Amino acid sequence: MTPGPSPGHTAGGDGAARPVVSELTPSSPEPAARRRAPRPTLPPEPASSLDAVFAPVRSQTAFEETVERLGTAIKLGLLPPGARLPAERELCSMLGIARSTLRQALIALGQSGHLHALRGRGGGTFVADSPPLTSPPSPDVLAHWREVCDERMVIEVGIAVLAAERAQPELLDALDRLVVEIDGLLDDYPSQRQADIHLHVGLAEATGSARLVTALTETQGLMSDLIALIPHPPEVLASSNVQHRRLLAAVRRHDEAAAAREMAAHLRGTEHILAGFLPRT
Amino acid sequence: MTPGPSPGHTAGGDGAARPVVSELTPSSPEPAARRRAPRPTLPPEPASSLDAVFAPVRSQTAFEETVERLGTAIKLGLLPPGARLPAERELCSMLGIARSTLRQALIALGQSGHLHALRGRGGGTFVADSPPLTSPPSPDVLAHWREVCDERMVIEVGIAVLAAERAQPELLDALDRLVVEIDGLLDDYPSQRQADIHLHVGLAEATGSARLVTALTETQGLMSDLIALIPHPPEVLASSNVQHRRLLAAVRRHDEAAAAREMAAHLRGTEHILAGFLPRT
DNA sequence: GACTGAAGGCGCGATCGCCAGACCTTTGAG
DNA sequence: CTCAAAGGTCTGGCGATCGCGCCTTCAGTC
Repeated sequence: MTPGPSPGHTAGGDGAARPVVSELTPSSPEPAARRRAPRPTLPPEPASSLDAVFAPVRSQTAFEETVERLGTAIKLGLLPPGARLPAERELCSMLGIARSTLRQALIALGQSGHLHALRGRGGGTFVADSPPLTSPPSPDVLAHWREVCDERMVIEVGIAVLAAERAQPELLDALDRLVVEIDGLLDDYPSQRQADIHLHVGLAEATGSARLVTALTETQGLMSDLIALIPHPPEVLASSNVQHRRLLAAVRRHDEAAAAREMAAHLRGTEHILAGFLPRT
Repeated sequence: MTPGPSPGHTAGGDGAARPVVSELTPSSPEPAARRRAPRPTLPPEPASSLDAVFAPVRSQTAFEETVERLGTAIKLGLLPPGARLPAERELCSMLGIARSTLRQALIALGQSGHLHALRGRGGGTFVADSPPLTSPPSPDVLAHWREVCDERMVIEVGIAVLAAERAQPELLDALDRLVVEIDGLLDDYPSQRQADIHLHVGLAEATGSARLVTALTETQGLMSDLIALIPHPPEVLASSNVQHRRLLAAVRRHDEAAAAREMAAHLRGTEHILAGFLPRT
């Protein structure tokens, strides 16, 4: 995260730890007096919101983002094995990129075993029958796994609250069925994991906000690689599913506070297990 | 959001509204049978997570992202009027971009009145004394303002929960003082707004997660442009601050559920007012 | 058995954003 | 007066992306 050892920070207020508020008023007095005020180099402040402002600009390329999006969708099971993607000429216009760029991504995903293509009429690009459902987590994610967990926590808890506000009985019925299904899959971890993801994604869909679904799938993609590193004894999976039930019950009775609490407890379980296997904070 | 009128969707499972789970198991039966199965073009499904997968790749340029980051920081008051930015040569290395690219952004922000530069020794790039604290919301944001609110709700509620978990008394004391300060600014809306933002950002910082601070400032930037469109009578501001107190109290006693409820109620207030001024959903 | 249309598999040249410098100009501090 | 620190300017080059045309494969269809 580039701690930025540079001592030269100057922006950020006039000294006190408290964020500047009193000096915010537009049309402040002393119009010219400020111009060449000493404004000495400040002592290094404790990590603050300015670190976020001056953090590196990431600027992912279209190619990278495409690989990530499709790869994540496959890993999460949103694109199930055997599913056929839209034709290249159509997909590239959906994604708003050139076909050559899209092809780079498809080729990369083909080489990594996620996709395979069939030529000729009736052909297309298909999700592999048994795509690699997990990839080694990037060193960056590993190093900041706590922040990844935090982000997941925030998004999922928020979604739980929003879902509790807008609970649609029919949709919750479907999610309840998923919970029952999960109970029958406690000894088949891969399937169980996929169903678990579908449950959480379903809750996000229940909010009716596409941006939230996107945000959730992104963090789920990161978490998946981490979760794959740890063991999942059936007892843990069972108790996790008990939490699912409580969560859905809270959502169904529109109890936002309880939904938040249940979701937080649910995710904290995973976090604790991760903490046991990923040494340094 | 390009609803994608194309009827050709094929990916996404084998029919039922329920997300595919049963067919997810790797090494499923019928290994070759699937190869050229009919797999007819599916009927258009209800909006689902696949819309997120195939949504356009945005791929912001480094220039755009830089303008947005610095501009938002200024609008939110994270970079207060008169503050001096790091020198260009230093800043561009912090941001991980070329100086020429950074300059484009600085020039753009100079032309829009957010920044002004002084040459010579002791010079630098400074936040304008009275920068434009609001810009007209982009038509895209206006069209999807509900989703923007949803995202804000999710992030802020999640942050409230996480902050409640990790509440640090000293930091909460500082936030309490901010609340008191806000009470004295009920008739000075711009200052009050800035202090409000600092309060929310401070809560995000209390979580200790840089990514969350970033996420919050981003959505705050979008919300600011919307909030600027509506009136803010002192009574509303006062009651809003009462909610602040309740929120901080819940955080202080580590009551996650209450924190989530208070934050949700707090944001819902703004949302209702917005709904009254922004016609169509 | 030939034909056709829908799909993936190429290969170009043009463009654009971005980078990496070197160099100039201004101006306060010492 | 000198100098160092800052912003202002220019140039060349590179890589990602675009847009487009053409080829190859191959299940249906006639």
